[in-house]
Amino acid sequence: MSVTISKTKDIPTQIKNKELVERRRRQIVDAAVELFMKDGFHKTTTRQIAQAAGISIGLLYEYISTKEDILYLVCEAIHAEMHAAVSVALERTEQGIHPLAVAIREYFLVCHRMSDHIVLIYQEIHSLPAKWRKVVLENELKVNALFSEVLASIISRGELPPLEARVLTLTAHNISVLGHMWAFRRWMLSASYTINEYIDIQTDFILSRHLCGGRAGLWPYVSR
Amino acid sequence: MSVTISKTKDIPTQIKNKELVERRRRQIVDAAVELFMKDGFHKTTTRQIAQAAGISIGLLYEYISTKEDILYLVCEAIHAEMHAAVSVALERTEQGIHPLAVAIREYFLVCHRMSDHIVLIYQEIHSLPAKWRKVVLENELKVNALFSEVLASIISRGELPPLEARVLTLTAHNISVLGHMWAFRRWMLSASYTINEYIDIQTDFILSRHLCGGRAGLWPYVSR
DNA sequence: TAAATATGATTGAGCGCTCGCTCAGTTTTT
DNA sequence: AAAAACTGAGCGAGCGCTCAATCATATTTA
Repeated sequence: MSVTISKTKDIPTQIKNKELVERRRRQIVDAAVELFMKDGFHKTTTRQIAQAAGISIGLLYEYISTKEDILYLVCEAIHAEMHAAVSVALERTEQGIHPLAVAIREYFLVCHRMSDHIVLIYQEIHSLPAKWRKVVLENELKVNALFSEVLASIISRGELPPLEARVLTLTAHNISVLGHMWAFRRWMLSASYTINEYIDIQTDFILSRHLCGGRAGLWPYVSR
Repeated sequence: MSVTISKTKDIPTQIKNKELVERRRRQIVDAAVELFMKDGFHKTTTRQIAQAAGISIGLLYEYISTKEDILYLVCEAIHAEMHAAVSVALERTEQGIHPLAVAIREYFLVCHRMSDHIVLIYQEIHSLPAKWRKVVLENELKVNALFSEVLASIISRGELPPLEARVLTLTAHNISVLGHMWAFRRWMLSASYTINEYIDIQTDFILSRHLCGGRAGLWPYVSR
């Protein structure tokens, strides 16, 4: 799966031609994504990346300055693609019988398509320098925010009962993570469920929380 | 947090004395867990591990034969501790107002205590040789199975309405992963929620699925 | 009982190799 | 002919792992 780079990056380069930087970095990122998914960040050598990108190691280091730079570019590119895909997907929430069900379906399908990329980020984020790790994690939150907005919008249209803000936020996290779960447990889940079955069951799981009037009325369940 | 080794391992050693192997390997694993959590597997050197364990590198290699062996021992130890803790925790499901709520609470508290270990496994499992990765992933499934059993038992006692087998299995996965979510999003979630608040909201989320009579009756939500 | 011997545990200097990165030099573009 | 883009041989640091030597303790011998 090819991956797009969002903006001119804060990573320095020796090359003057901006478009060239854009093009070469896309080559580098596309090559690196494949290799990282196959062997992981640490087992992949810069020489391999350069070769797969079709340039020399010397030239590679004109476009980045450390190997970690490449990982950062990769994470950014993946998040850009995730964010774009989810944004597009969530615009369709007007169709269908229940808008939240549509949102979940579209989002889960994005997770399905990009599952290798999602797993890659889970696995390699700790190899990033702390400064960039923070940036990548905050990007993750932006995808989450998309969900919070959709939830809020659905509620404001009266199609879901109101929720406390913190319950709403956590619901967004849950949807987000249950999507990721398909990615990193796919090797096991896909033996028992197709992606559509998975979506159906999980949609039921998430929606019933809201469609039967909030709390089940047994609160608190446990005395502490 | 100290970690226990379950059984005599299938990893070869040059040392004859069995108890010594057990003791030394515990030293090695304890040291490695700390270092791996701090710096990750690849950035940690075998020399560091030996030093932290209080032995020489030479001796280290009398007890294991590759660096990956150490990671395998670490993963096994963590899973043994998780499995033990969850088993103990799930035995208390007779108390409380709703047994599933108790199970969720106890399990989430285990995830809370062991969150660094859980994150470690998510991050480093791909550094294991394929053969052992499979073993570790299957151990993960065993924890899941504990949950399926508890669910089935609660249902058989009539305290939850019956579920299709595959819905039940997926519910076990969901509980399991929502526990993990606290571990790998703790840096962010703990700013808004205490572990108890998290447990309360998530319990509500999970239980309402079952306490309002299964499907919300709007099926299917989307026409395909 | 003391010395001699054998066995297992332990040490750490160092080998061999890999990999990130550089830079002197070449080719291409303007 | 100057600037920009590009090449790849090679440097040097670091790492996993080994092995000859040493130490500790049990066992045998005199």
